[in-house]
Amino acid sequence: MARTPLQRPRGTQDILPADQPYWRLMQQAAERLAVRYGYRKIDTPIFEATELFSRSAGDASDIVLKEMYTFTDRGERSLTLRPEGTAPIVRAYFEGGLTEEPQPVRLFYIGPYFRYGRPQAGRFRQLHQLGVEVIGDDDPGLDVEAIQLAWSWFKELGLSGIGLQVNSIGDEVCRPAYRELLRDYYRPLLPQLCADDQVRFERNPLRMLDCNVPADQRFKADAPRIVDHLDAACAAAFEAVKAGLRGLDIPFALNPTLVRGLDYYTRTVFEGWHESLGGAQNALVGGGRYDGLAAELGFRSTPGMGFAIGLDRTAVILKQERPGESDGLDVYAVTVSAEDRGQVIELASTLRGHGFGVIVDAGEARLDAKLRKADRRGARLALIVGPEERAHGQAILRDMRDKEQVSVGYGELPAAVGKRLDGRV
RNA sequence: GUGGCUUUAGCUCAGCUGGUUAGAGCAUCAGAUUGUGGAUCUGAGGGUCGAGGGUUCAAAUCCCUCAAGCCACCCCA
Repeated sequence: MARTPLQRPRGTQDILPADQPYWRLMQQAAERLAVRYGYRKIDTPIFEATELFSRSAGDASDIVLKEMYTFTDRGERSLTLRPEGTAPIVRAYFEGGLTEEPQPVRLFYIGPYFRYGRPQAGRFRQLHQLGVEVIGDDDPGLDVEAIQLAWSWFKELGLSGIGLQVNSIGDEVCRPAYRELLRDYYRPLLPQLCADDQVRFERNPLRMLDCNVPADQRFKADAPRIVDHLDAACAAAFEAVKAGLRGLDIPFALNPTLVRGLDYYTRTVFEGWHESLGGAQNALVGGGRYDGLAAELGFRSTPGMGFAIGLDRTAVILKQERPGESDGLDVYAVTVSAEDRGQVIELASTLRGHGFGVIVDAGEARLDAKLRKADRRGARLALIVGPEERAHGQAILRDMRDKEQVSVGYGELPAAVGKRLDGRV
């Protein structure tokens, strides 16, 4: 049981400074779009009563069966680190009285989630998601809106190569009959199927449709498709979703075998992938409608629609498609001799007072070494003060991009810096 | 959770069939007749060779256990 001391727990990650610009981009894109679409932010606790998840996701779902971080606190309560966001949001919707606001209520959230599984590239025990929920209306137009929002977010980040797939899995009215139809189809094939499918046959036959075992693929083509067995209401809703997406020029593919792992989904389900993500960890976004969830949790029956985007995986793609994003330091201020220190510190302080980002380097190193650091650190401007400059009450402002530099009096410095920085003041 | 592969400096990797003070490139820091960057050259710092145990005169190198990472499955973000 020897344990390597002091390393991060399995399946977690440090988001180091070099990666933070990408996380900032993702968060800022989310907040810009939220405003544009009228979604308001909500935060819920990192842990919840275990029952919230076991009742919503379904006792037989993998999340409940083997992926939850569950613990008992000192008051003997069973609590669980949230494995997903929808159930807590729905809980908060009722508990926080959002039922009394104009419906539907549009919400978004961003934060960490926890699932106990074997880690892999792009799959963590502490993962990060951006999610959106629209609660209180079953209008298919909201399904379209949510999917458009997810699509827009990727576009906002400048990402392409996302493939969207859409399906409808019916509701509690028409799905039971289809489920039996599927069982009838697979029953004679059962002996030939993989062990997992044997279990799924009893537990959740729909999941047999997205089995990845190569040998089982040949049976899928002839399996009955749920889109052919929707009742009138579900079929009409699905048509409306498809028409809405086409009207907005959002490209998508129909995937009749797309089902979702959580029991609470009804009607519209969708997922998005990115071509460049390797292996099985290429799902970037997933979501759907969950008209039965509120009732399942014991609240008044209320429809809802939402999705979650995986930020960890999106960050990987962002990095490879937009390398070199930096923190955008404004000014790297250096001394030439030891006597310049006081003046440089004062000038830096003044600039900070005007809102500029400034690093002071008053070290002993040579000037070229300091400028090298300014460059590596990604500073836009270098501020140089030596004995000569001080004698004239001036400082040198050097633009690190085009190497142009000017001498400016101390009093003119903030304006000169602002002018160089695209007119900022 | 199941199966497999991997683990040497911050990063990417050498290190042959076990043999003296463990190497390279990049990165970091410093210097190149001492006030101007991204190049070049020189030098320096940095490793309990994932951890623990075993075999041996001797282990980064062989054996066992554990841990972590990766790949497939499971599942999904």
